[in-house]
Amino acid sequence: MLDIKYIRENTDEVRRRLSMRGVADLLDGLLDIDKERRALIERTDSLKARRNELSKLIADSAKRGEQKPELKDESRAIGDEISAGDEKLREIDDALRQRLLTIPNLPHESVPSGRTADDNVVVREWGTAPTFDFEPMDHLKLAESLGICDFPRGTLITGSGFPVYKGAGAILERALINFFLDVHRERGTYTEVSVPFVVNRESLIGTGQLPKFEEDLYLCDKDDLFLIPTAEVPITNLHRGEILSENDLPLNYCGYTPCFRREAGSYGKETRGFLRLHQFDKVEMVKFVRPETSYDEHEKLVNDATHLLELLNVKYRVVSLCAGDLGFSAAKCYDLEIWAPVEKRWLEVSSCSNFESYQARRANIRYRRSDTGKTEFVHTLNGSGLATPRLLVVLLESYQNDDGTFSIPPALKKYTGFSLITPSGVA
RNA sequence: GGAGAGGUGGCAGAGUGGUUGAAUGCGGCGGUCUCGAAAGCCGUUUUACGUCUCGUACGUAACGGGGGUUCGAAUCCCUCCCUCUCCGCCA
Repeated sequence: MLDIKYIRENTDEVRRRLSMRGVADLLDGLLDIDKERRALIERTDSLKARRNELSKLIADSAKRGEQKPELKDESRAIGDEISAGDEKLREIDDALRQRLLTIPNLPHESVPSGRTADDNVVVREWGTAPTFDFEPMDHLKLAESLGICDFPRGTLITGSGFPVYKGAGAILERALINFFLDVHRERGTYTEVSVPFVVNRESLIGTGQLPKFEEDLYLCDKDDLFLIPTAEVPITNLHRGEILSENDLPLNYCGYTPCFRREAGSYGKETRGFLRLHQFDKVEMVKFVRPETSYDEHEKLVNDATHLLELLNVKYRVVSLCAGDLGFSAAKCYDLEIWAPVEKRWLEVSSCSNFESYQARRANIRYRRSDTGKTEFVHTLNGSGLATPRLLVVLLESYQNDDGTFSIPPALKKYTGFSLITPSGVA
């Protein structure tokens, strides 16, 4: 959520930066509501001041045994006016808040301008693509022949987009999760958390998925709870409504959760295989930091994610999303894309965002500055580190052998306990 | 699911209608004392909104949420939510 005061005092700048996303019209009429709200507060507050004054006079009179019906009459009349004003104010507050909740974050100055993914900027690239002196299989064919996943049975028990991993495939997938978590822990900067996979509305408003994107979420209607689309939601909301101490910052968490996404509106696009799923596993990193450090922390976050890819020797590139492609809550975002050598294209495997104070304001997460003693909103960041399905695609394609077997990447061997998957088993 | 109890400041815990934003204790911060420290002592210690004369200014609001009674509500009434205890069921 943007700060209404900031919008009021920097209207032109806010309009310009929102127009980078093509949504400057969201500001129309907003300041009129704000103006009306402040005028109303001024009026009701002075009425309340008068009522407090009268109450005091009545109390004093009563102590002397005097009755003051004329004071009571005036106070009663004011009370009616206050009730009406408060009711109107509540309506205006709601209207203003609803408006503010649907305005996306302002793109940071370093974000490339542009409207679509074509305008994203590649920041850097790492690694070399594997080459094959044989005819490589695509990942689906390979996975099928190795018998490590079973999409039809996933469809049987739930529907399309719900994968079943089997045998060595299930072990490999679990190995990835443990590998991610262990590396984060061994580097010593993240506290691992295990959090609920189901969250309430407040949590989703805090991180920005609600009220705008309810259609993308699975809802447990009976309890009005949602399956999480990412661990970002429960982990960021760990500190909702808190005032943290400056000494606590930065707070870094990582955690594994499955992620549930309805992917409404994307039917027909990559509905087969691992590329677009309704459920997938992901390890997420979340940071709560002092505002002046958030862009440094953002770079660190990206490095923590790419470190995993380097350990797996996967060719990747870091892409800075342009303003038009930026997620709703993000001020800046790097996507990590990995190269699928058979598919011959880049696959997004991580998204690392700096939300600045946008989520913190929505979720009311503050910290107390030790120098001034004042409270201020923290900056929040998060990034996948990493999501498993698309990484599995690239690993399958990259580490396949000419005899139709699959070599476990060296970094994962201690997690799988075997180093080769063959159609007939593991070795 | 059944029965009961309770939700007050960072924590503990008073407060049943009139300067109670809220006693007291703990914790925190500052000072005093000391070579230094502890103890003791003294002081201090919420947040949000609004206004302007932009100030350690003034006003308003907040004792789980919402509503009601009243001139006036932490205090009375209704309602919702949550927590705890016991029972049942289950992992």
